[in-house]
Amino acid sequence: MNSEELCQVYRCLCDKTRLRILNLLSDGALCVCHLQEILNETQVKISKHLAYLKAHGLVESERRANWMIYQISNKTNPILEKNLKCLQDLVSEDPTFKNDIKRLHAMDTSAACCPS
Amino acid sequence: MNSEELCQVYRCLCDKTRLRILNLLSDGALCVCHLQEILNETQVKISKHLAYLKAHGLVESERRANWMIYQISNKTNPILEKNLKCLQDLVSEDPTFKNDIKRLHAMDTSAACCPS
DNA sequence: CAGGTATATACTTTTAAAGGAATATATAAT
DNA sequence: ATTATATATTCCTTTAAAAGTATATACCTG
Repeated sequence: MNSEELCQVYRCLCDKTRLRILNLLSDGALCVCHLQEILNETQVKISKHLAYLKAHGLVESERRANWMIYQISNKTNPILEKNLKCLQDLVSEDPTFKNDIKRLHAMDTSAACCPS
Repeated sequence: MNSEELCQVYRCLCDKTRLRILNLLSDGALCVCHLQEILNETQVKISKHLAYLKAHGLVESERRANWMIYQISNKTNPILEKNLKCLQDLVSEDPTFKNDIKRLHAMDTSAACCPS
């Protein structure tokens, strides 16, 4: 990884909505509609932030029927990995992250869009 | 640290000039003119990026006669610390960072502005 | 094929920040 | 006091990206 790529990773991380998305995806793959529901944000907003993360290689997506399932990229990225770990450490300190995870775990995962 | 503060740290890190500055300051305190010389950038540019880093608590400054000496903030910030460590790991991979450090070590530290 | 659902894209407006030029401030030296 | 040096600030222009509205696309169902 060079300095330009490093900057780009930080640009991906410097938006609260994207941090919330990455925090949730750290727990496992999710479809757009679930992210939308947990974050309580519009479809466009979520979709565009996911597109941004995907364009820069932080997440991957896969279609399952009508749904797009997003997950943290499989390509190893030490910087991303370390910062996702930091994020997890912060979950207990930050109400937004904490609540997001709470809502994630309370979510019904029997829906058709849910990765099995 | 909450999610807003976290975003702000990443905003500080998502500019190449600022990463280069932080990389150099990780090695020890430096005055503006030395940063300017090593990075080969204009005075305004360096000064403004330092102001940005200072405004968000990542660096501190101290006047010594005509010179302003900047250093990494003493306030502990786990996210910053971990990412500075990542930066150091990347020095060997990235030509810009590597060359900056090379120029830093080749620098004459007997000048009046140099922290003793 | 028609209609519905999930998601993406295009277009527009607004905002943050980068960079340059000029100027201001602080200290030192004479 | 005047001048020089180091650094900061202001003003301006340009660019990236955020958010909203509307529309398009992809897939499924009947």
